[in-house]
Amino acid sequence: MSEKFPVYKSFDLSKINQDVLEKWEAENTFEESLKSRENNPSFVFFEGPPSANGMPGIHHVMGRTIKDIICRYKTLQGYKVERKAGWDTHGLPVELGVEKKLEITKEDIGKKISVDEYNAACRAEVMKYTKEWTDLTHKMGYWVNTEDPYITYDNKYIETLWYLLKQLFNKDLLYKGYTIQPYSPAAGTGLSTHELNQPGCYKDVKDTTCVAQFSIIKDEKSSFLYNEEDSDLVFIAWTTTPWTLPSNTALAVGPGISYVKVRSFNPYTGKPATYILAKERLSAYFNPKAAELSLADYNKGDKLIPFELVEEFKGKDLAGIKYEQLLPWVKPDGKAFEVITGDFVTTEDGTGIVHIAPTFGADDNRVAKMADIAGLILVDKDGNTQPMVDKTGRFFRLEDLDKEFINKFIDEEKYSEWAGRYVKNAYDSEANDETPTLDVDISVMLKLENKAFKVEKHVHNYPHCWRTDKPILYYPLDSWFIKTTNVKGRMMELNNTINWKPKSTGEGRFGKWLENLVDWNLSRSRYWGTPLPIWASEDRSQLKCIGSVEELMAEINKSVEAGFMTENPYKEFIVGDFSKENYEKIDLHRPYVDNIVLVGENGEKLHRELDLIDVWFDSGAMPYAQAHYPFENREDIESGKKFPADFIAEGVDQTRGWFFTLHALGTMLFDSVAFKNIISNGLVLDAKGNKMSKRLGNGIDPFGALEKFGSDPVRWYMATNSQPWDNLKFDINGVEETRRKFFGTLYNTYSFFALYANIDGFKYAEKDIELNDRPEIDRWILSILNSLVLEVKDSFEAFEPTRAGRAIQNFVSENLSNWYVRLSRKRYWGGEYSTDKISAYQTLYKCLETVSILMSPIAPFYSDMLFRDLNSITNRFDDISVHLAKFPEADSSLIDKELEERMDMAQNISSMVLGLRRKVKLRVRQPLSKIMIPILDDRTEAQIEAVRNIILSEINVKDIEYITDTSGILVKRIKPNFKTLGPKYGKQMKQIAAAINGLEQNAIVEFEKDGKYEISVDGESLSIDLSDVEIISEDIPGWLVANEGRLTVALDININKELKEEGIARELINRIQNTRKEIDFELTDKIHLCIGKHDEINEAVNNFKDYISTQVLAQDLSLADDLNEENAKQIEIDDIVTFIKIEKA
RNA sequence: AGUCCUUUAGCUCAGCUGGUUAGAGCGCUACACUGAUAAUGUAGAGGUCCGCAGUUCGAGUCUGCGAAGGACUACCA
Repeated sequence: MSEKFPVYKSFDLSKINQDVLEKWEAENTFEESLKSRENNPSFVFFEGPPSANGMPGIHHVMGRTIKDIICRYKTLQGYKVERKAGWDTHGLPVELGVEKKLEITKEDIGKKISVDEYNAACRAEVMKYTKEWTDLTHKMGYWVNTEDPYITYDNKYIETLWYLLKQLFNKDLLYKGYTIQPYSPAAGTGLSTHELNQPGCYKDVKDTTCVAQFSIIKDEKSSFLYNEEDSDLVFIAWTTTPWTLPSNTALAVGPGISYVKVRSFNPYTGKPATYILAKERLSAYFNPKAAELSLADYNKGDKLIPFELVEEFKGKDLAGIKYEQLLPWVKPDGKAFEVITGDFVTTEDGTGIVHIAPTFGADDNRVAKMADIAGLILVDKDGNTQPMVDKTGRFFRLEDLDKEFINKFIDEEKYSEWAGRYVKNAYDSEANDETPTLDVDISVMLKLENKAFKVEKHVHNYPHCWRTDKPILYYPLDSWFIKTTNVKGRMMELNNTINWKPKSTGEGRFGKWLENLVDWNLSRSRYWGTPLPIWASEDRSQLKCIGSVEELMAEINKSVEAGFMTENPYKEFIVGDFSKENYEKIDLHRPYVDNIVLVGENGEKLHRELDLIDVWFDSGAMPYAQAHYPFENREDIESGKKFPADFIAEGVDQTRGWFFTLHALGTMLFDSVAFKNIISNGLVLDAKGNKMSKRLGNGIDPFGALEKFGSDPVRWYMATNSQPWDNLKFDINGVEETRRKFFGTLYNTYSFFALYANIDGFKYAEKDIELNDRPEIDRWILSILNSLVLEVKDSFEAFEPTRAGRAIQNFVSENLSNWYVRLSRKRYWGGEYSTDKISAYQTLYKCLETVSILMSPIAPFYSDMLFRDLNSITNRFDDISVHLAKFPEADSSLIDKELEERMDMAQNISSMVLGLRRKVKLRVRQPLSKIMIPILDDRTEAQIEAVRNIILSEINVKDIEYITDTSGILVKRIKPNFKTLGPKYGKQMKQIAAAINGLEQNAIVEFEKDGKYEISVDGESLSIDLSDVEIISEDIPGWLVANEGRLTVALDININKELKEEGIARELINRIQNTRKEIDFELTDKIHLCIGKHDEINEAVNNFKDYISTQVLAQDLSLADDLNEENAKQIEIDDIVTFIKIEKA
């Protein structure tokens, strides 16, 4: 092993990244970090499964950085932190990818391609980018076990899901219902509410909307509406989906809403009509400017259409009135075309009369059922009842319908023109931008038939399928639900015990979502997913839910006995053998499970419900399924060793996704939270604050960024630039800045240390120098360092890595590099290997060592190299990697707040004096005799006195003089202390402040002497004491003065002969050092020095001969007059020109 | 339409429980330093703290009403 601290020619974090990775691999560092904590308490972490059928993006680096930081920190704290990777493998994205690749549609499955082949294709497709993901994981230093990941399509995984589903089934939390649901014709499946809650699903779309006229039928019920002057009497109702108008079977009004009858004209046909609509909506449809016009003066085409208000009714008076079917294509089977009342009707938009199509709206369906109104139902050729739109999103074609039904209910002439039309062009693969939409065509037809009152484009927010990006339909479907509403209260209670970062996501976004919880729609009518393990008899009187392969085997055997199945397809499977091989003998996917027929209690055949389950169930069940619970690891889950999680983290977009399903299943199955602490991180935006998207091409390639900078700066930038939950505006320049500002500075500090430590052979072999024997500045940085350890620990404990990173960064660049090292430089070079020098080395070493551990969760690569480089020489740690080390304990006895405060003062004073020097153009190399500081109390003087030497050497001044006299030399300034005065005097503050500010010099002096002062405000005399004001000495007339806050400093700028000479000596040293360096002398090379004679410097050289010699390591120094360009180097000091000659001794 | 978040210097962000001169880094300009040197330091310019109203002696900070951007929710005709 080398004897010297390694120093590098260039500082290349990308290279370091690779080198450290190789070390980790060779040394199995990750495994070691677990093994070394084997018997320690565990910190449970759940990894949310990404889907490997898409490339990872820069935002994944963000999320994983946060996870990794916390897990690494907890490891440092001694916890065993197991991290099992996972893959989300089922579901729509995969299927759609396969369909695109094979150029098939859902309809082709089972025809052009077998389900078996199709699933095989899915299985291959889903792991498409596994390599890239693993590569990214590896390169960014995200420690997670990718060797043995959980995979949701795995039979063992599915078996746990079945077990859990059976638990829910037994608890009566699983039911089947026929409801109107979001349905994606493009994807061919219903969607759950949390799928609609994926980001970007709701989009603004411009649709053609239509206000249709429904002609009222005059009968007993409606007669009260009529009087002789009325023309055609119609209801008007608005819809944003005109294609649902043929399915209209009712109109809804608000029972308490006021409606009016208005005589006017149809704007398109000019025909007179009498309209009924909500009173509040009148002005939206009838221009108030036309109110004064007479009906008689109206001509067709007039811009302003006159109208006349006739009567007013309540909504409930209108209930039961009948109207003519708007589009009599299909006759409904049952009561229809009646006005009903609905509490959901508002007058916010539309006409206050709502068009009801029970087959295409959830509300519609509900109120229609209550009022016993039929929906518009067709019967297909298989004899099933259907809504007017088929599953591909078009009006049913006649050939797909039942012949008898057509004869009985359909007006073939009218309907045939529309049959087969897609209700949205998005579903029609042959449609283009020119293709007229069904909405438009229907609206135009209604216009021509005098049935449309207003047709216009309208922008509204409409949900889209999260994968196909096409609009969804609300569509009647038969689905299995989980009764999450049953446990709503408990979920809310448990949620209150979760530590959310940020809090508002938990309380607001998630909490509010729970308040409005609806049942979880579990069904998906697809092929690639976890099959629902429920078998039902034909009449559905018998249901059997299977909870394990063992159980399924037993049931199959019964079925074989009963003769329903010829043989058991899973007969190779050995019950109780949990080996991988055994589970690979079977496949629990479709179509295999579909072929299984079971036996009911009364010997009837049971067939599997064809549905798959929502993939979010897969991921929400991962805490249990990854452990193959309860078949294996039962104890670990139930004892709390592997459940619930102490910590999870994902994007805030998972609030209603993974976070919800985890929480729901935890609550329902174990009456427990699934996670105790959670960070939900925000989005990663581009530098301008726009969302990154493929379309805009503004995405950042994570591989490129990691390759170029190494992952440390990327991770550090992400962690420190903004809080995880705020959106991050990712600016690659920021990464570069982080590299330079933080890592560059840290490396510089290390290499400074290494440079001198190597010269002196420092190996931390000596015992620690006693604190009392260390100089002020060492004690100061140690105090700050220990404060830092506390702060970093608190921040990590609070799941706030941003705070931790910022604190470390500030310490390194401000305290350590800019102040400690800069001021201590001289202690390292030259001179004896004294106690002071050892103290300097030990102190700096300790800082670097501690920082390497503190920063390691965020920047795992460079920190490890720094740690190893340091430790390789000193062997202070047995651990070969920083990631195996223990988090440092803060030593509070080293924290000295007074010391920190006075160092602060030293910095202020120095900076003020340097400012003054600049003002009068006196360079720092020119020594000055003294500064003067007015002192208000003894404590301040003692504080400054303690850092006296630091100040003096920093500003190159010989002495500090304290001025305490009150004789009037000092000009004082007095300021009111609002904090103490405010509460005492309240409203009188303004006048008091004015009075105090107005005090004369002598009054201030008097005040200071007496300790109190009487001022009069509003004729009232008030006594103010010293604590109510702040007095500072602001100026010393005749001196060069600066002040900042309470500190005032004066600088004596008189230069006597000796100072002048010393200044010259310093200038000479500077030139000589520069020259030494120019000619590449080693730091330790001794020299012979010769300086050209010059009247202005001769005396200085002679008087400061020793000083100069020591500084530049000259063995001898002489003045000569035979130096010239030929044999020496010309130098200039202001306007003095002379020569120096340097030779190696 | 509702809920939540954000809004402070050209840019990225601090600013604790209200206290009177609002900070840092980057960038820009100028200067200094020069054995940490492909570093470093110091200073300057640059702010109606999104707007309005209120509470208060005092508001970047608290309250209300708005605005802009973002996320999320909704059965919305």
